[in-house]
Amino acid sequence: MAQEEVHDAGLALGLSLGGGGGGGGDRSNSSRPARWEAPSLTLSMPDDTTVTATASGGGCGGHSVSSLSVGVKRERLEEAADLGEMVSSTAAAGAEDDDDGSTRKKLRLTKEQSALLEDRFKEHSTLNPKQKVALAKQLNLRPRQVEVWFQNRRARTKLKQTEVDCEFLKRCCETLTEENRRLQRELQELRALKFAPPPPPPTNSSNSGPPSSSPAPPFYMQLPATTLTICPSCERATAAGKVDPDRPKATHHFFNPFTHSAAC
DNA sequence: TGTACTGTCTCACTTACTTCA
DNA sequence: CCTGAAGTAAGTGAGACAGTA
Repeated sequence: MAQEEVHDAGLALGLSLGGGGGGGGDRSNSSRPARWEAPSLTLSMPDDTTVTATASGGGCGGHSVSSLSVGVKRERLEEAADLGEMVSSTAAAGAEDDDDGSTRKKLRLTKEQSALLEDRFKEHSTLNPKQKVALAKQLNLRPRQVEVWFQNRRARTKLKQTEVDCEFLKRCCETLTEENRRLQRELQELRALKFAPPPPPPTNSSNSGPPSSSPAPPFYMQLPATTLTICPSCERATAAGKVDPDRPKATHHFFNPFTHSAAC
């Protein structure tokens, strides 16, 4: 097909116009390809021919200015650009240039192109200029298109990852909420226990054994109520609860690993 | 050496087009 | 056929960085 020449023509345009225009080799200024020459644009073709488009107005040189005006330039030059760009679209492969320059034709990459791009993306999520040009050549696309594809692909990857992270955080939140509920219930039970009338004195000394040995009731239920204090780091959350003022906090701090783990 | 300028690259956001249910 | 949603190529503006005068 004659598509390749058209692609390459488009390539030069991409180099000269893209905000990230890309592709121009290394970052040095030594080998800059096609450039904007106000008020007319010269597109360098690979075969040393040029396409010149006249743009009325414009005439800005700097990058910062170009950010603002490139869009306008683009619009004005799209007709010239369409010379190459539009025909490269598979959708428009057989079509003539659109009479209305304002409509944006859209390329659909072939399965083979997408597959190769995916493969390369798996290897590296970014491309250096050389790789970009080589890949573009291989795919019969413009470097700008390869660049855009990688850009969009990175964005999609990031979006997916964000969704995954979001799901994970949601589950964490649910887990913590559930644990919080459980701990609130536990706290209520403990408070109820603390303010309940004191039980009769034990008649059997065996009750004072190590609390953790018996599965029911829970071991902390067997601790004297006065030892059940609030973890300092939790104090804020349970400020309504009254800490026994008679006891020094630090010495008899009741540490429940469960409450301390997540709730803190 | 410090500074302004410029070009390039990448990202986030948006637009426009295509495909499909 | 029409329509809305989803997917995606491409446009746009801004920030970061490097090279240069």
